[in-house]
Amino acid sequence: MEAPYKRIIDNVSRFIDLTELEKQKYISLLTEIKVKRKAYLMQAGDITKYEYFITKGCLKVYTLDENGAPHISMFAVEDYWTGDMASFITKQPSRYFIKATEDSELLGISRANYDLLFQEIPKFERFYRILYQRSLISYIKRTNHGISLTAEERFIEFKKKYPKIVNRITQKDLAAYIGITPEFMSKIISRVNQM
Amino acid sequence: MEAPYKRIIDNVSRFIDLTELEKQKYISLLTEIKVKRKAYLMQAGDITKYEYFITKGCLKVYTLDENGAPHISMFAVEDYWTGDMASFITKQPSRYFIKATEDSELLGISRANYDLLFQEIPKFERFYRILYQRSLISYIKRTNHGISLTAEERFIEFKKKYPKIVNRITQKDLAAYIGITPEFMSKIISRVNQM
DNA sequence: GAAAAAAAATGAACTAGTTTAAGACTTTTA
DNA sequence: TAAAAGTCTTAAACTAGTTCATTTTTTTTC
Repeated sequence: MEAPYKRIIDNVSRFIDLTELEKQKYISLLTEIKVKRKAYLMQAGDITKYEYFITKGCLKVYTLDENGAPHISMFAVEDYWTGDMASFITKQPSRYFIKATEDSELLGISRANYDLLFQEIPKFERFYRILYQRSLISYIKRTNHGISLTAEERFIEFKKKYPKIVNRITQKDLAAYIGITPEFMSKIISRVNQM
Repeated sequence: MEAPYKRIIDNVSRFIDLTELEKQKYISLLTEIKVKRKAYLMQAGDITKYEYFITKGCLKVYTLDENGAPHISMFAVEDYWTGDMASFITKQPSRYFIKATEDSELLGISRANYDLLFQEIPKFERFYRILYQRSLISYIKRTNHGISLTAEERFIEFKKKYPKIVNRITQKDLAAYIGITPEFMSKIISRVNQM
């Protein structure tokens, strides 16, 4: 099996066991996607066509607020699932942009194939039940944890939790993730570095 | 069927169809719980025993930060699901308190029965897949929406979205939900009222 | 229904983070 | 490899929200 498919099968196999036949079936429902650095996987206004699994690279998922300021909700790297679930499920236009910060490779599942998947291999209800449950847990933990911290503390936590990602992204993007201006991010970094 | 059971069956029936037998089986796995105003359903340090469905009343779900300040993550009223999923799933001590703000009635499912449910009626994988998916969507929407708003704007949004809940809770609890001090909440309310 | 407890209001002094602006440094592109 | 574009730094003036302290109002409890 090709490396990217092995990667996604390993990911799914964390929660459910698949027969060889089921693996083949699942793989047949996926689409290979490549996206160059600085290219958009999707833009606000689009109706999301796919849910994505990253096999290589790094992308940022963000919205623009009324003032045009970006808010990054996640950096998606190898083995992450991403997309805009709200738009994917409701078929309404998204408010998100997904932009590659490095040349990236992904596997996508279309909405039609996602629905088909549950019919063909009902076990996937369980896979997604557990995946969403875990996403919910870590999402709640993340937002709740950040709530009473200062920007400096949130930055220190991010560095501790994602040491590899810090070095792959710009300070500006980091600011948009932490939720502060690039200027203040710069101030924090020089403050933290001289400790 | 008794009213509270009808309520939960209606809720489940939004996403899956159950036979009479399955309904009976499901109901047999639930526990009826009553909790008086100001009593705790659970406290930080507890390992969560149940996931809850509210059939009557109102509860607040909150944590205390390092400074002892409360942060309310939700007000749970009739037809809401609540609990601490992280603790329920991982069997680790919770960092949440759930306290009734009115005399309340709930249906709980224990961890053992939750696991059993998936064996006995696999359709529930689908129910929870969809429930968690929707929770994730609305959770992401909520946090992302609030991100660039001032406290005053968040308060106005809350009033618009939950007009009934506003009148059931104290200003202090509202402040702990919006994410500001009670003093500033008071200031905002008098400002908004004289507009 | 009086006393105690909790919630709400008000105001002054304070702080974390923003805004604006300008210069220095890096990366991208032709 | 030079020019253009984008990123980072620094600093001064500003603002949304906090803290602390006191008084008034409402709710709870016996």
